[in-house]
Amino acid sequence: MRLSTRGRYGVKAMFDLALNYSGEPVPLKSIAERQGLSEAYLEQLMAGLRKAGLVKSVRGAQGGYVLSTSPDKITVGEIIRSLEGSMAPVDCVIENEETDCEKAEYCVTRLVWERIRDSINQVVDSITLQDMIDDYKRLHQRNAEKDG
Amino acid sequence: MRLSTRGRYGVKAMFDLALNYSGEPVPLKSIAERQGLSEAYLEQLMAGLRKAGLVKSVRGAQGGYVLSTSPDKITVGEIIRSLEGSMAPVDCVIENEETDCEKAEYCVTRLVWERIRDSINQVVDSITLQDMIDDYKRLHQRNAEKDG
DNA sequence: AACAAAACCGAGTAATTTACTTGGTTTTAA
DNA sequence: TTAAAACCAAGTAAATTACTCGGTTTTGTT
Repeated sequence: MRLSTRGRYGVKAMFDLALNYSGEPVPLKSIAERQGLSEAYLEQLMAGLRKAGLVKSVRGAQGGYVLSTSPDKITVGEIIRSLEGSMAPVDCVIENEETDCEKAEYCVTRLVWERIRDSINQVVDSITLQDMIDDYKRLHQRNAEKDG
Repeated sequence: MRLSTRGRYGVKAMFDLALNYSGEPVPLKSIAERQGLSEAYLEQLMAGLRKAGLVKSVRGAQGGYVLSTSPDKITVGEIIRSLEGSMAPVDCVIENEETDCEKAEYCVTRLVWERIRDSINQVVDSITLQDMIDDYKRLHQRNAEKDG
């Protein structure tokens, strides 16, 4: 049940874009450096995020990526789903998809998978990039006080 | 974020054992047949469940497997974790394991992964095999009324 | 005692997925 | 004109998954 690097790096990259949300496009190279990720690989992920409408890209020199809306309107759920697909723990409970399993109506395990899926969705859809920024500020303030 | 067949089949097999919980050992062959699973593969899974103390095995003719306690004392969480390991979405938030990431204290994404992990655990630990039996009975009664 | 049913065990393997890299092209501000 | 950047398609090594195979051991039944 691990997330792949697509989802993990995607959230990191989007969080980075959120921290640098100013209207100016942020080049991949700087995201990759700050987050310690491969630029070429990130490129693929950004393609997915762009297709999902979560970021806009600006081509050419001084170009880069910008969040398509403010950080409080983008959720972790949208990011992960756009890069990894449904968070369903098994294929037969992927949202808006017909299952080919004719026993579905009688299937008890299916009920379990649905509950897992729903609870994951509920959590990830409730966390926005703005929430992460707020957490970030709290964490750093607290640790600065403690350490300093 | 899919469960592997280990977790899926494991839950099915344990549910089958719960439905057939009578004191008599249930041979793998019959579980495999009823659930449509490979017997040889199930064998591997039962080894994991046995090591976790969730089932007892009886060797020799007329042998098989029995739940180690009553269905209301065994949760889906215990089953899945014994076959797949932690439900943590990323390695750095596996329970009772030190992370080698020195940035952990300052890490915001980590907070997200912890919340996902916790919510998954909460759901799977709240569902017992007895709950599944109850659901099963309800489902079949309802469908029998509707169809018949 | 012999047989057969069953659990137990270790190793092997084909297919798939993952996590990238490579080598370009196109666009555009300076 | 140049260089920085996004865009794109394809390739690939390593890991994981979902099994199978070929046994050995145990034990109730006949």
